[in-house]
Amino acid sequence: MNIGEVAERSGLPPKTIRYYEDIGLVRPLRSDNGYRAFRETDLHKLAFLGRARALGFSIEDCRLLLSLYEDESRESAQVKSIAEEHLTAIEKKIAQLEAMRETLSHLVMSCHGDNRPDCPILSDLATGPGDRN
Amino acid sequence: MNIGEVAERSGLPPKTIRYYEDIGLVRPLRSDNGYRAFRETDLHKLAFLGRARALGFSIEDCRLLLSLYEDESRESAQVKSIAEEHLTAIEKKIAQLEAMRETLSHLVMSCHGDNRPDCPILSDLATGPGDRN
DNA sequence: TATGGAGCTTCCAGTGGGGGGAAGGTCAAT
DNA sequence: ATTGACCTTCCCCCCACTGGAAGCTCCATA
Repeated sequence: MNIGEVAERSGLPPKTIRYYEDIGLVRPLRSDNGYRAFRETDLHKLAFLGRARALGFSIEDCRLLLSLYEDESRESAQVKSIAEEHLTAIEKKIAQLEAMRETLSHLVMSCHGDNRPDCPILSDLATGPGDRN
Repeated sequence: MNIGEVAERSGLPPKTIRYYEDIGLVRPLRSDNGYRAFRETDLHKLAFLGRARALGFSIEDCRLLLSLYEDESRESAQVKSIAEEHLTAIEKKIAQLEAMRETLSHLVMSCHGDNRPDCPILSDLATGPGDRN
């Protein structure tokens, strides 16, 4: 398989696939013409990576997950631990974003948004929360 | 004021302040010894930037917001529009993260996490959702 | 057989928003 | 005079790609 077909079947852009080879996540063979020659196992790995990335795992987490996937003697606790840590990080990120949303939505609602210059959003940014001068 | 005092009073690291000067967000004067000489207005701008960044606005949004803040003839609708767009982006990001959290938490709960190798997390990554082989 | 276009290769640079650290100048107190 | 804290510029590093240039190869068509 050439990279184009792998890209289509894995859903990953060719650039990303080359990058994944660069950093050692996949090791496709090479044809005589210098083209990358992907096996089904390479495609499978790339699809694995695509799904792991879609769940927000970092590249290094993906590398670990992939090696655990290929390790017959893995312990599921290792996998679960990585996933739990990532889940915690996601929840933390959500909490941060929700705090921003909270503040921002209040500010947006309190701004009349017309042609006049007074704006509680700018006032808040200028002097900090709770001050409306 | 030297950069250290401004850093302390604005809450921004010196590195960040230098970077903000680099990209033209602040323009402190220079003392004879080559040190940056910040005025109160510079400090005020930096604090403004710090609060805007804490609300997740991009640097370019911050640049716009700052120029609106300094523009006496602004219309609050311009500010509100930037804030609304950013709020929408935040909500979109939250939705993405919540989808990840949903999937991940199910996977984590379904993994026994012991010394055995079978792991529904890896199975899901290997074959896609809904397949447990 | 020539040609054209699609697909492949490598390499370099840039993204956003800074952070780390080196090499060197300056200031204030001892 | 020396120390140590502070300041300066400079360049590289992070993440996970993405865009683009220059130059291959392959295949179909005229």
